[in-house]
Parts: sequence; C-alpha cells; structure tokens
Amino acid sequence: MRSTHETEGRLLEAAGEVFAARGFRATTVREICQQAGANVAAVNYHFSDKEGLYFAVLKSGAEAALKKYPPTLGLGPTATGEERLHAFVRSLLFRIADKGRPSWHGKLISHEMAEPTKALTVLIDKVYGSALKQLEAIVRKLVGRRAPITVVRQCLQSILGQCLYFHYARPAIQHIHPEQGFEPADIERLAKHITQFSLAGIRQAAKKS
Amino acid sequence: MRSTHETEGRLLEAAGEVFAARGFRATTVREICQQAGANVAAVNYHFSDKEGLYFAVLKSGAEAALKKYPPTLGLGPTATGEERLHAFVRSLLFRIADKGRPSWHGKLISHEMAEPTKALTVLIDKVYGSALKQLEAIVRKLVGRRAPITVVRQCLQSILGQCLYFHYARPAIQHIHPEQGFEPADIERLAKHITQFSLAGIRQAAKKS
DNA sequence: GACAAATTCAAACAGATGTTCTAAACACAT
DNA sequence: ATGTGTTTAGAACATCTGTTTGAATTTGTC
Repeated sequence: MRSTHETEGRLLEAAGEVFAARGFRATTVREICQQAGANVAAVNYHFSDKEGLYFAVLKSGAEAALKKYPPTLGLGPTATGEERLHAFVRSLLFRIADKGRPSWHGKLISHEMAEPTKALTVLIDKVYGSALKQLEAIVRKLVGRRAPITVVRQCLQSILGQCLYFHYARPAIQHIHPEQGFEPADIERLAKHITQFSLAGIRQAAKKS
Repeated sequence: MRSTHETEGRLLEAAGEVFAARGFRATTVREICQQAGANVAAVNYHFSDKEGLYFAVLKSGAEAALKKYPPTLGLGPTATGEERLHAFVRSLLFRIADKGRPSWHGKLISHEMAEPTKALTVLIDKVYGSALKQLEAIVRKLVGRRAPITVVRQCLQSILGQCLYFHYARPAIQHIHPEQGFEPADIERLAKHITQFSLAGIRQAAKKS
C-alpha cells in the first residue's frame, strides 16, 4: 500500500508514541498498527512479539536521545568543574524537556520505573552507565580526593534528583504551577539554578568530610 | 464464606497491592478478587466499576499515608528554619521508604505520574496541597522576605526533587548501587545530607537575590 | 517478462477480561 | 420462625487481545 520496506520504521515510530502514552500492557497492537498504517500482523512479522517491538522501541529511543544530546559535553580539557557540572545539568534537562521525536523515550522510562522489566537494567548498563560515570567524575573533582565515596554518591543523587524531578513530576508540576514553562529559556534558567544550588551543596558536603 | 460485611475492606487492601504492582490496566479484577477471597462480581457490586475501586484505593491510601506520617511535624513554635526543614525532609523520606501497609500508595502515584488520570489532580489538591504550602513557608523563611517567589519555588523543587528521587528512581538506584539500604538508619543519614545540601543551596540562592 | 523470496493482507483463533444475570445465603428487625 | 433487604456465588456474555494462517501482492534479480 504505502511505499515499501519502511513499515518497520513506521511501526517503531508509532509504537513509541503509543507505548509512551499508555504503557506496555495498556497498549494494543491494533492501535499501533492503525497509527502506523500497517496490518495487524505486521508487528509479529517484523518483531515477532509485542514485547520484541517494545524492546526495540526502548533501545532505538535511548540511542536517539543520546545522539541528539550527547554526553560528551563539548567542553575542552581546560574546563573547570563548575563548567562541567553546568554543562551536564543543562544537557540532561534539555534531554528531559525535549518535545521532539524521541521525547516519548522519557515517558517510557517513567513506565519502566513504575513497573520495571528486564529492559530497565539493560538500558542502565548499556546506555546510561557512561553518563553516570561522567557525573561521578565531575562530583569527585568538586568534592575533593579525600571525601569518602558515600559523600560523592549522595551529592550525585542530589543532582540527579533535582533534574529528574522535572521529568518525573511534570504532570504534578504543571498542575501546581501552571505558569511554569518548559521552553529553552526556562530550561536555561533552571539549569543555572540547579548548578548554583548544587555547587553550594557540594561545597558544604566537602567541608564536612 | 468469610465473616461478613468486610469484603469491601479486603477488596480495598488486595486491590492496593495488585494495582501498585501492575498498574491499573494490567491488573485484572479476577486477581484482586482471588487475593481478597471474594467472588469476581464483588468489585462491581461494591465499587460499581474497576475504575471506582481504583479511585477508592487511591483515596484511602493517601489518607492512610498522611495519617501515619502527619505533615504536622511535632515541632514547637520556637523551632528554627533549619529544624523545620530537617523535620519536613525526614518525614517525607520516611513516608516514601515506608514498607508498611500503605507502602503501595507511592507506587500508585508513580503510575499516576507516568499516565495521569483525573485522580492525580484531585489527590494533589485535597491531600498534598497542605504539605506543599508548609514547605513553601519553610523555604520562604530561610530565603528571606525580599527574595522573589521564583527563587522560593526553585528551591522548593530542588528539595522535593532530591527526596522524591528515592521514590521515583528506586529500581534504578538499587540496580546501580545495590549496597544502598533503605533502613531507618539509612533514611536518617539521607535526611541529614539532603537538609545540609539544601540549606547551603538555599543560602546561595538567597545571596543572589 | 519470469521466478523465488520477502512482505502485506484479510480473516480467523484461542484465551483473557470486565461486566451482568439469577439464584442462593445471610443479617437483622419483627 | 418469618419476612425483607443486603450480600455473595457461580455461570454466562460480549468484547477485546495477541497471535497465527494461508493466500495475495510486491520486490529484487536474472
């Protein structure tokens, strides 16, 4: 019917949207296929399973998101710890607030968190592991060599928590503070705040140890 | 079969567990009824709908959680802002980490965030609104009268983000840092860190404004 | 154009799911 | 004990779900 050989791609795209909106179990193969303009049997033919399609969506979405906002922050080796932290936070926030094509990837992760499958651990190891190592190195530099690892980890979680909050609690935030925007300018402002806030927190934690 | 007139309560209890584990759509009425030792028709009789049961569970869970860890922090009027912040963070973390009866309420909220229904906004307004006002007052006191409202809100979100992170990202955290515990002693340590970290961040934000 | 492989299609299948129906069991006031 | 309104039981219903099947169509290659 449509141009050939691209049904697989259309399925991936449509499935991402629908899975993100409804979660894995609540999503019906028929809705995906209708939105993709494909036959009901297409999913089983191309991905063998509904679950196979789900994993494929998760994987391709993670790759697309990291490609669009790479963890390599484009900073020279002379960049200070403050700059590195700011760049990391900024990049993470933009990835979260993205409304473009792989935007549904964030919602998929939310569903995974609420109801984890094997895919979650794989994703963390293969895709997000390197970014985490990066943030750990940044924090370690800021907090000093002598600080115990537990302090590094606490600061790391404080930073991640502040950023991911805007992803996790978006529906609640938009209900409580409807005037809060998620436009690029808002994100920039937010990134600055989180960086400043965290830098102060990190220095406080460094003093204590 | 069982003692009478308490089927409704057993359904509520069982439904909370199953809904939290599987989400709304993935949960089957039959599984709830089996776990509750009730007939399949019991849900429709007592709650008219599967959805009606879901709303009832959400409401009773929120009430139970707030009853167990009341937002009234048990502090006298002479308490300092630092003490109030610590008490708030501590209470929120314990509510999140609770493994007791209303523990599934947190997971239900996660599902609501990933896939919001009307129930979410009602819950925020009627149940969590007062706690938010409380935290806002604490931050306002710490940040000073002259700081703009946007600064207060940013700090508020930074604090909430750090706390809720341990709720939202629990599966990921336990996979990345398996050694991290969620026992009372761990929670106490965490509460102290978040309080100290945030106090430093708040004072930094106050200086800037 | 002809042939083999890959892809798409409509239809059907088997199982599960939310809900409804009717009769039976029960609680409780008289 | 009797009668009445409430609650429970099992079976059945209608619908939806993921998947399979086998024929039809299209694709790439000679």
